[in-house]
Amino acid sequence: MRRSGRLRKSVVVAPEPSREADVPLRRTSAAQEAEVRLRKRSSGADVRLKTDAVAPEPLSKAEVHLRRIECGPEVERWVEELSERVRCLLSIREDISRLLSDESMRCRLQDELLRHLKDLLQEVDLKPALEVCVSVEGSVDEVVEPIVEFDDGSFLEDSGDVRTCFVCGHNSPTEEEANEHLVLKHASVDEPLAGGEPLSEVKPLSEVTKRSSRGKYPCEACSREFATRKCLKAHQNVVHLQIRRHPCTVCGKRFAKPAHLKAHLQTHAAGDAADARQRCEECGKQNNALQVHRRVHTGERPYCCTVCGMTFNRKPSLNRHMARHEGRKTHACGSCGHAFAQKWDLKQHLLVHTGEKRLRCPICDEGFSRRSYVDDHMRRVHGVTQNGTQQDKHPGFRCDVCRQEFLTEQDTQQHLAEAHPEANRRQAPHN
DNA sequence: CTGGGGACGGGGCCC
DNA sequence: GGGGCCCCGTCCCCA
Repeated sequence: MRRSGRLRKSVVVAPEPSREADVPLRRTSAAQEAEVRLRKRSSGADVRLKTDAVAPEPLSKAEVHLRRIECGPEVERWVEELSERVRCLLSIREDISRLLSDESMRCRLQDELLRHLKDLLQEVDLKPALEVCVSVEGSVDEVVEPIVEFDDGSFLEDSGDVRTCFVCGHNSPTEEEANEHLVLKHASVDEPLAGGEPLSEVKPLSEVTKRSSRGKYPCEACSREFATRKCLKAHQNVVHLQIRRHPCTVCGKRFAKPAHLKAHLQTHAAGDAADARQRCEECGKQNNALQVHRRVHTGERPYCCTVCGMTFNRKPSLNRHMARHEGRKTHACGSCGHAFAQKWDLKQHLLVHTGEKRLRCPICDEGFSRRSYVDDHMRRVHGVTQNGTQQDKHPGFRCDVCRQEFLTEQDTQQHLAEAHPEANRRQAPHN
């Protein structure tokens, strides 16, 4: 089946000077015809054009289109200014996208800044502005989008018996070969193609008139040639202006071409499948060695100590256990000479010498060297279980004035000082 | 009763 | 996939 080679739409990045030469009568005529078409479509009846009609605010796309035609140079200037601002916004958006996709830059950005950038990226939705900045070519009935693209989303131009890739100008005799070319040469490419200078802007279609000796339209940034002006413009948009309008719905990364996005989405699909393979169906945890991890749930302990008969679910655990039987204690403390079988045990032991107590009770702020000490302390002293609930046996502290209860004596003292300064005396724990 | 320390297995992660 | 590393939690004992 022949792939459709017709371009669907075009964009005016800058106003087309040729319209300045249009006579007012012709403008009015075109506007009248367009408005009649528009009203016919909306009402279904034949509507006569009112010449003194004033468009209400805000303007619809069609109304903008009509007023642009009717008002002539003034609107042309307005569209030109708007186009410039849209170009600036597009440039900023592309810069932000690139910044967010750069891991090295991401590391240097504070989380806060990153969040602001992402919010900004979402807020800067340029589509409505771009839809205003459309070409007056074609019918207002068309839905206008900013970047040239073929009907089926491909980037192949069908010019009879040959298909031209507009990214690189490569000609393929068949659709199959053309698609293969796209996948092999461009599908995995996220960066612009090498071999061309970046363009600051793309000329309007009406200005792209120079043909090469072979009758094709050459790109001014690179030496590639294209059969049509629209194809050349699309090439420049994607390759040299790096306009990427196809965002990945999974990670937000943007791509210039649907083929790129499609190839990128396949990496997500493969990643999801890999994640599913690595995820334990019992507990949902991800684990690189799932087969071994499953023994946690099955209770399988295939490794048995030949000395004491103790079993283990993993070989390293058995090896470590055997080292204990052999009395191997290779990790000695440099301060007291005490030796340990495990490096971690020595590390834990060193805290005795340093006196470091970096773990603190969240209630009374007492310091401990181990997590388990904190848990024990909270359970014993504050009656708080590991999940943070208070046990019934805990005596608690009570304010003698208002009888309000507190978890710690410290809290009770603070309450007394703030709420009952006149009775600021030490509270005893109630039993 | 409480804090502190050694011993040791469990399990995630990385090479 | 195997093995080592690291961290954690628990048990037991002592002061």
